[in-house]
Amino acid sequence: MKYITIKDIAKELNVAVSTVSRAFNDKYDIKPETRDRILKKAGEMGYRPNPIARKLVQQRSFNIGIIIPEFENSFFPQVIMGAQEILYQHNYQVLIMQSNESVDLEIQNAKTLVDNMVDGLIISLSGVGDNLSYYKVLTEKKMPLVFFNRVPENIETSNVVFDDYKWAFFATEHLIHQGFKDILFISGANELILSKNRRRGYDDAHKKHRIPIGKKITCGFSMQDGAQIAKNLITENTIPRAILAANDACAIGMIRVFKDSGFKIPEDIAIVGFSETKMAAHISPTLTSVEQPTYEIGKAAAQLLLEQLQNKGIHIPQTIVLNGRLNVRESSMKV
Amino acid sequence: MKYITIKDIAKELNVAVSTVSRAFNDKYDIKPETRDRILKKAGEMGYRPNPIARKLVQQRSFNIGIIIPEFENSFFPQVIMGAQEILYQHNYQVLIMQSNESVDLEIQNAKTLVDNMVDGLIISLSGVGDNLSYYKVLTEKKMPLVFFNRVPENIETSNVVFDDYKWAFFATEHLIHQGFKDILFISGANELILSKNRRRGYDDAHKKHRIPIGKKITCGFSMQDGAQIAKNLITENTIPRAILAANDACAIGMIRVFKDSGFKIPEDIAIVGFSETKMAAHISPTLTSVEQPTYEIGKAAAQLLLEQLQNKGIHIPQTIVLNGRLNVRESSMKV
DNA sequence: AAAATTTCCGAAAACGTTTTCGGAAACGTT
DNA sequence: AACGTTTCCGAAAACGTTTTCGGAAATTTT
Repeated sequence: MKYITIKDIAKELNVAVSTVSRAFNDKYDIKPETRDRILKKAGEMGYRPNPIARKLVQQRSFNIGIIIPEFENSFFPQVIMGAQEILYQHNYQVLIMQSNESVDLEIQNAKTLVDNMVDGLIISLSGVGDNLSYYKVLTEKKMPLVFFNRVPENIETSNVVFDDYKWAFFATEHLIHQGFKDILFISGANELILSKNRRRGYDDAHKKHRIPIGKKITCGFSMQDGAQIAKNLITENTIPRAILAANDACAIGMIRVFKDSGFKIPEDIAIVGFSETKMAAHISPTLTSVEQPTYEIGKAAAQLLLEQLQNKGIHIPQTIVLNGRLNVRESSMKV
Repeated sequence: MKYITIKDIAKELNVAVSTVSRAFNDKYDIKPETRDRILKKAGEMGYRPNPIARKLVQQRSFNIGIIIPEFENSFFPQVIMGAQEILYQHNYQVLIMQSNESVDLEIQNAKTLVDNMVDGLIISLSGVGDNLSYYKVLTEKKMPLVFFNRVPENIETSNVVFDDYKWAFFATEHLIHQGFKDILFISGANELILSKNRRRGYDDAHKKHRIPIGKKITCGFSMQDGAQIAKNLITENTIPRAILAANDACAIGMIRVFKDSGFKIPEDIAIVGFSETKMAAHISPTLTSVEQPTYEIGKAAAQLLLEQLQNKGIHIPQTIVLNGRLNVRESSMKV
């Protein structure tokens, strides 16, 4: 690929490269007339500024990196769309990388993006490990950082989270109201704050209604993970009356296994998902699920990042807690 | 952010920057001993090469751009994972951009990636318009390009496609075998080759079985698009006995509307999806769908791109046609 | 009309690398 | 011991921009 450069234009018009540069950046020491002449010529020649060179000299890129654990569920893509909307408005480009639920790959992704001089990073953790110490280094170096959904503890930076405590509480209470007492709790990875918060919500709902707290199992966020847990439950013959699942994918995986084994949902086992996906309203039975405002999460994260980018010096870490709602459907109804 | 550079290391060790550079690139005119000394020091200082600077001088980036129309359906994410697997093995990083089904945004994305000196581009079209002429320019400039799934006509470059003709034929034939004669065909945007191929497959299946060819409707690839079409059919009272949908999302959107209006699937209306999503096996009724080898599509696209990158000079456009299969489930069964 | 100010632009350095060229030092050959 | 090779490394140019500095030209002020 042969790229047309500022030099080509300069030569063509017999001006200095600095003048051409000025024409594009519209700093105010160029005669409007020459600016137009240059812009016109540049247009004719099909010139496009080289962002690589610009990054090198300006030490900034107008790029924002977004790192997500996976994008097979529509949750993260939707968050990204929200973030993009805001960032595009402020002339930032968005580079997306996915870590495939691997902490190592996540670190690698983060480093790649930093090497490429992104101006800031929006991250959802794939897990908890070495990555945190790297993020600490980054915050010390004043790299603007915003976490969302799966956020770290003990790092002084901005977060966008869902009120997992509250909605786990409500979801559990909903099941209790339906008359179910033996409720199994399926949580995501234990180190994640969101898991801890949901656990508290689950526990507190039991306490409020004076019901002995049920069993808890740790599980991943995929359909396969859910299916595996369901199989285990069946072989161990420890099937609960109701289940609060880690997310919709997990719930759906469980439902399939249960149905295949002849159990009826919700007659034999009631189930509630989390982070409502599009599937929830379409599967059979329709799935009760806690809905998260995905788009808003992305927007909020982008806005927090923009704030950090604007007040370069001082940055007061903020945590935005977003609200959700419980969509009650067939899968959790008393019969 | 303060970055540690090659100069810092050079100063620290009293060597020239070129020597440090050599240590990293392991061109063979450096003494192993000094190389190790430099590498050790660099490690201690936490140095990481700046890819921006490298890109500028080498005029290549070891980055590959992938442009997709959307990523709410898991189809494109899966393709990306396949491509990533291959590209990572060859030390390429992957930059993902999504066009939100907009041709304009797609062009913008492509230009951004080109400006950022990606070494090649893997693209699925959001539509057909000005983008094609830009891609023609790119091929003339020898930018390695591979299209997949939604590919352009009349551009001399490599493609990875699904055998849409064959599988639309089989899907239609399946419906005919079930005894349905009045089969509605829902196609994606008309300009897309895949739509044309599927149309031919649909037509030929009718011809083979001497059945008059049914009605065709053009539709988008989203759940909403499907829902809208279904509503129209109901108000116009032109409901067919069977439907071959543009994709699973579209099919699911239709099914919901039909069910809400009291129709039974498949008793009243049979339906077949396309590009099997994870939902197909979990919705009610389970959805018959043509399964595409998403992961393989990504891998194949990556491999075609690597070939172009390796034989820089000559490039013989190739088209890889991948095979699929029809997963027959409840939604298309005769009762 | 001279002086002071402003407007505009060119030259050159800088960003962090790679790469080419040449030369010093070390080695091998006669 | 003189020469030819090879090994290793430093100096400097290059990539395409932005930015600083200074100065010429144009304009305003006296």
